[in-house]
Amino acid sequence: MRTKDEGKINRIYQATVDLVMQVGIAGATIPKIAKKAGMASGTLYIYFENKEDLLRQLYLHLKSEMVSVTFGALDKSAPFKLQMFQLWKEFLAMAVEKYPERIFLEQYKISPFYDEQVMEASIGWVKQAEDFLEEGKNQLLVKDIQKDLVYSMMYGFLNELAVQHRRGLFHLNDHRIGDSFGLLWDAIKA
Amino acid sequence: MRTKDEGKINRIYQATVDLVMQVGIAGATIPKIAKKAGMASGTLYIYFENKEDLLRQLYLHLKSEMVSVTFGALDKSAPFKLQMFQLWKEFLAMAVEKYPERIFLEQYKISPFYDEQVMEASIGWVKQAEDFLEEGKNQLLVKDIQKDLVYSMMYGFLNELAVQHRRGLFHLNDHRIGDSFGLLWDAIKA
Amino acid sequence: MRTKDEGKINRIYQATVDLVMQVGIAGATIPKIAKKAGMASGTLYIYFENKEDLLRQLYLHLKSEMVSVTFGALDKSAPFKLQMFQLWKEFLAMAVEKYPERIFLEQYKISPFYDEQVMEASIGWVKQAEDFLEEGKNQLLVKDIQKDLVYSMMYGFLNELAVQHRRGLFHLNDHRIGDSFGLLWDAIKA
Amino acid sequence: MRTKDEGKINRIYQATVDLVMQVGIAGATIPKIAKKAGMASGTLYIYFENKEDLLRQLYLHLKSEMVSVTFGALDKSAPFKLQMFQLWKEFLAMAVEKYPERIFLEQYKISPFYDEQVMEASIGWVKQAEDFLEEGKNQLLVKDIQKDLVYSMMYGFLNELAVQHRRGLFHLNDHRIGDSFGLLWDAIKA
DNA sequence: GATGAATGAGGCTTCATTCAT
DNA sequence: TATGAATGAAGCCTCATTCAT
Repeated sequence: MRTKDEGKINRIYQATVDLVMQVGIAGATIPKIAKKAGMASGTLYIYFENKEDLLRQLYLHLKSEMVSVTFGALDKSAPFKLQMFQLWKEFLAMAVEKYPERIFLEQYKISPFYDEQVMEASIGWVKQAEDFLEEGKNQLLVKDIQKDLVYSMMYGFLNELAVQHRRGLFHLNDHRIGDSFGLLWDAIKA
Repeated sequence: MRTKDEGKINRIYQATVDLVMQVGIAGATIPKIAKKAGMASGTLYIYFENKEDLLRQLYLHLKSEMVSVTFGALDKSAPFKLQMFQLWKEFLAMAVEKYPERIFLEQYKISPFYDEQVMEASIGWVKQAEDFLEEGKNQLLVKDIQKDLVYSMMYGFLNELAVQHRRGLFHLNDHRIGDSFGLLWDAIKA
Repeated sequence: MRTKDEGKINRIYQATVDLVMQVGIAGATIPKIAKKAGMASGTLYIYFENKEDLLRQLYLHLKSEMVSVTFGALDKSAPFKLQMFQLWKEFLAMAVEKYPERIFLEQYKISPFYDEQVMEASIGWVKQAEDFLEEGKNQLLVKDIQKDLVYSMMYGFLNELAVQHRRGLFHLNDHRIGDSFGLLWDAIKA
Repeated sequence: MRTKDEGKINRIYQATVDLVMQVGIAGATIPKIAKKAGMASGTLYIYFENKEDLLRQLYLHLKSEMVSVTFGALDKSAPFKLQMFQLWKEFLAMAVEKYPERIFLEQYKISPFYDEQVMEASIGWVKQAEDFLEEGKNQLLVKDIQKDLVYSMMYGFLNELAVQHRRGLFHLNDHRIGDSFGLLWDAIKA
């Protein structure tokens, strides 16, 4: 028996991400996804229970991937502020390189498919971010303030920059990376 | 002849906003909107050309309403930082009281319905915000930094707080309003 | 009490005829007819029971008008062949000048609105044509052949010329009027 | 996978033709066609792009079928007048046996669906008829007259006979076939 | 009489999903 | 496993008709 083809799942994922970027999550229909992935629509149902399942799996996959990419590259031995700068650069780089994926994540979160269950399964990211900030607090580098506020600020800022970038209104370069980090750091530094 | 009822437009708007919050913009179908608004689906087409038109009108309506509510309450004779605090409170209050409307605005912006034309018609808000920040710069209170970065930070932060609030993860009180403004002010102050 | 406005009926008739020519009988909707006639759609229902009634009345109106126009102009004292030529010219002229009306008649006849009842009410034309041909037979100028065949030939020929004319494939001039009559006369002459 | 069933196309064609005869082209809706053809309405869209496409394909199909049936049976070695009689008989037979199809063709031609493109794709018939008449002219058997007039006469006559037949007003038998051909031949003979 | 807002049935089409091959 | 034909529910929109003004 041939095993389920891992490559096919990736083609489905890629097709979905691309399509959502082009036409939004509502326009990403099964026939279109299948066509873009180069297979019959029925085949999708071999790999996923239904559309909801496909989107959920993709969401969780991307979410975990992004967390590991950004936090994974962190040099934990470096000074905190440097680590933070590193993290910020990673985030911004991701917003540029992987913005189709970001778009998908954003769209999914506000779609009818996103439910409590998925939300709970995806808090790993928040946890990592909060742990990281905790370390900053311990070193008296970060304000003693509720973590969720700091997190909201970082995440919202990042997200908006990604949106602006997608619209061609935000051009990334070293200077602007530095400036944006300046804003961020001044906000949270103790 | 029954006269065209202005109140009906508001019922349609309200129904749309509520529905988008519940099921997303993709799930807000014409039949559902009509039912929620208590009228036949055909009636919608007396007031709006089609679904796209309805969403666009609603978007522009809410956008302008929000701009005028927030900036309108501003006491222009007050010191800059105080004005800013006032603005931030207004924004947060709006995010709490009108979060269904905010959700609609966010969803619409990333939907296939949002196009260049609408974007251009809605830059009033950005203009107002940038003008306000310019004043801060002139008084040497705000960093001399690209305005769009500051704007992105404010808007993104605000947006994320609204999202958190919707999920019941963010509880607004004077203390937290003060803390969040603290983050914001430290970020941008000169 | 104002009496029903005869002029309005004519505006409705004219609008319907024009519209049917432009978009076919299926595309001639009540809202469009009303708009073209310069009145509200509800007004149509003051003058006609419903759409079916409007079309039937218009059909009967045009049919009788055409019969009286063509046969009415006939000089009954002239020699038969001359009368026939006259008639043919009248028919062709009508096909050119009133082709929107012809189109309506043709479309109506094959629409779901055309029923037995209307058919029977509109045989006046056939009767007149057959009476006329009878006279030709009596003068031994027309073949002694079933009248319906002759009628079918004349009517069908005429109709097809009208269709060709509408498509710009048939250009009417004295020469071609003469030629077509030549065909017709040779067909039926004794 | 279920293979695309060619027979299904024929069932769709047949259902459409029957329905158009019963309720006109405006009354032949997709749901009704599908029901008559014994399938779900969505299935139609596997075989045809949309309603317009279905009608166009059917038109071209019937047109070419009719041309090949009538002209195909022609014995080109026979004398011209005999060939012509043969042709006329074929036409009339077709008008009787396939009058639902004829109705469809006529209705389609005056519907909004009929456009330049379809017209050009269907001139094969006219060409064949004109070529045939040309041969008659060359043999000095047919009047030297514009071909389109002769064509219009034949086609219009035939068409009207078909209409009469549909209404039960025209009964086909050898005698009447002969008489009608007599009219036709006398009209065009040199 | 005249208006046109209001209705909801029904048309065309697409979609998620199933299942024969 | 893979295919894509088949399904019918559901979406958007228009229409004929009614009726409050």
